[in-house]
Amino acid sequence: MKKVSLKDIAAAAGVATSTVSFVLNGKGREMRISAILETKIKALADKAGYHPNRIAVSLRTGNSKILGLIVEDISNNFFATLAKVIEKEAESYGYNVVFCSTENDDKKGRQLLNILTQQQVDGFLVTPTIGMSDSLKTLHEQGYPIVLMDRNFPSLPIPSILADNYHAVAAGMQHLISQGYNKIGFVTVNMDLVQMTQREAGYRDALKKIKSNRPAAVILKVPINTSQENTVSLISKFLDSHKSLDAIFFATNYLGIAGLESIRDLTIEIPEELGVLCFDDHDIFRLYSPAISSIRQPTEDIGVHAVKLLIEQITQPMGTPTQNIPLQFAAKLIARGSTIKKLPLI
Amino acid sequence: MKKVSLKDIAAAAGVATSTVSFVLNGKGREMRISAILETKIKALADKAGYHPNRIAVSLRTGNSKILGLIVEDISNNFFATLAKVIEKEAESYGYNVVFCSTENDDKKGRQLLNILTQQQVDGFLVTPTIGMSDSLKTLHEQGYPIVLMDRNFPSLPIPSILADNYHAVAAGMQHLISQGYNKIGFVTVNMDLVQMTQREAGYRDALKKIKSNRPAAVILKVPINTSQENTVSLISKFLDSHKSLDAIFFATNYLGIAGLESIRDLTIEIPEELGVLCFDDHDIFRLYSPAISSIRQPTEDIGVHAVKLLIEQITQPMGTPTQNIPLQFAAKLIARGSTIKKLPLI
DNA sequence: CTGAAAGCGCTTACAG
DNA sequence: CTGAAAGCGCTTACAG
Repeated sequence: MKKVSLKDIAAAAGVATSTVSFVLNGKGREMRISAILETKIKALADKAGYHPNRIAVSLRTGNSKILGLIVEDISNNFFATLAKVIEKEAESYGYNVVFCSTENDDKKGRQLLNILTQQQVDGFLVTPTIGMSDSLKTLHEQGYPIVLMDRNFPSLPIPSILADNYHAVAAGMQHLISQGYNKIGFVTVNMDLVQMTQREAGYRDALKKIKSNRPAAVILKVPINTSQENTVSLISKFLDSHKSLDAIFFATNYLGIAGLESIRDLTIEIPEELGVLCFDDHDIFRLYSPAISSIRQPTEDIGVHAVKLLIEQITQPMGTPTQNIPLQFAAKLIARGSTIKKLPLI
Repeated sequence: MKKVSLKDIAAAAGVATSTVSFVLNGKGREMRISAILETKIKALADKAGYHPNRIAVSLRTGNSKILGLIVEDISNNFFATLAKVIEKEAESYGYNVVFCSTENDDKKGRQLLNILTQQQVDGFLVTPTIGMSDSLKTLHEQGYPIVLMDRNFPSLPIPSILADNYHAVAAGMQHLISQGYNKIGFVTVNMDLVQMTQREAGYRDALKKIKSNRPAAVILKVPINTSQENTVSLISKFLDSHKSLDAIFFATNYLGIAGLESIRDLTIEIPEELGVLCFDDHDIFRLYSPAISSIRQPTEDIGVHAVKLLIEQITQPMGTPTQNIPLQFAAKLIARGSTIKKLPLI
């Protein structure tokens, strides 16, 4: 556990610690350290297996080279994949990432911001809960670099990266309609954040575009943090009381997964009796029989650009103002068996 | 970004920083600071929103209160769930967790150990790759607290926590046999680590217990890090050339998921033509038609005890020897439709 | 070309 | 009861 320090190397080389520090940080040239000394010091450091103590470097320089990533739920496929992209991208900039999950709990979200602040992260990547708005505002005003992902606060000047939820849902609706579905229900979560409101708007506006026989919007809003079990039963009740629906659009993948259980329990046939489309792809959908059509989020784009934007903020001179011009990336419709209506067998 | 420091509080209170430090660390009593001063200091700290700089504390005390968690792949359900359990458990001891994934890459695994060491984590929780053995040995000899999970190195005296893979597979085989399946194939991954060898041994020994007409072991070993696509085609080929099999046991969930694709491609009927059982449960299995029987890992047990064991090592006096007596927890068989053989329709 | 010294924000023996 | 001082391991202006 005894670690080699700068001092040890300096002692071994018979020079001051500053000289070693310059050489090892590639400032030998700049400081006009002799080439011979350079080689000697580097060899010594190598042999001793020297690695700078990041904690000491952080304390001295004020940069921890750590990014704080706060997602809703790291065990959810979308966020796990996003985290993976971000980790890899951050690494390419020389940054490490600390993850944590809010579990959609405002209080926990605020705590995490505090904890990460105390750990002196250099910036935050966050999929916020509603209740984190004030804390994020304060941190942002204090000059902390922040990038929001998957959702944003229109009133805060914090940069954000989103899927183009509105147009993705619109395209999904278009697809359903082109397949002959007409009475389309929408199951969403009762969360007042932009990604969900955009999806709902995409649904409502798509309905409005139907010229003749325009159907009414039929929406179920499942309360946030409802258990899997209760979600299934809410959806079952909804389907049961809206028997006229011929297709259903789930606004998130966990709603879709719960919905598939409901549909199976009610022994409704997909896609003949009910077309099924779900926002946010999932392995399950590819494997289900029939395979479930979905809208795949641009996870890679979101992650890559979130890191890019954050690093830009970090390296910019303090106090450079940021704006909230949400960067939007197109999501992709994956049409599968669940929305290919077979011809009636008459 | 200007943070409140101890010094600021001390100045405001008109006392030395040491006094503030004592009070805020709950050592006021011990140091016999007057109750009046205590209250005053606490109030001031509160009002100023003071939080100690963890970096400075780490540097001074040598404890970062951070645990390094290295898993195979954070976007895989089993590891993500494990990470969640560990995060929560660590928090209860006052520790934070830094995650990363090896992606089954020896080199990356070793790099991660290095990076985390430089970040001065207080200990490691690791699901190691084979190639991390030497690095872990060295770290352990240097006195770093380490706990291995899901696999271990029998020759290293590092504590480990495992599912009882052997008996879990044996129980699964028992279940298949009791359902009338007899010619059972085994699909595993070509990885020379204990969790996989135990599963294979469980399979082989279960076959040996069959008294009459004992079938031979029929095993496919998919090379590690084979792409999803190629895994599917390997399994298809395997099933195709072993048409006499009446059941198949997948040794991991990603193999099972690939296997379901193969089985669907080959239009083999589950459970009539082929019984299917998979190690490591997954949402997909519950939702599949028919639902797929599986063996659920004791994720909660593994996570909770891994943290407990690690914290014990951290708080024990340096140099207390550790042993590798693997802690094993029972996995649970979840019998579903894929292994309930229907009666022949004669 | 190179070294001595200050200081990042804490904690903790030590002194009074 | 409380304060002055050292020191964790670095980096960097400053001096020579």
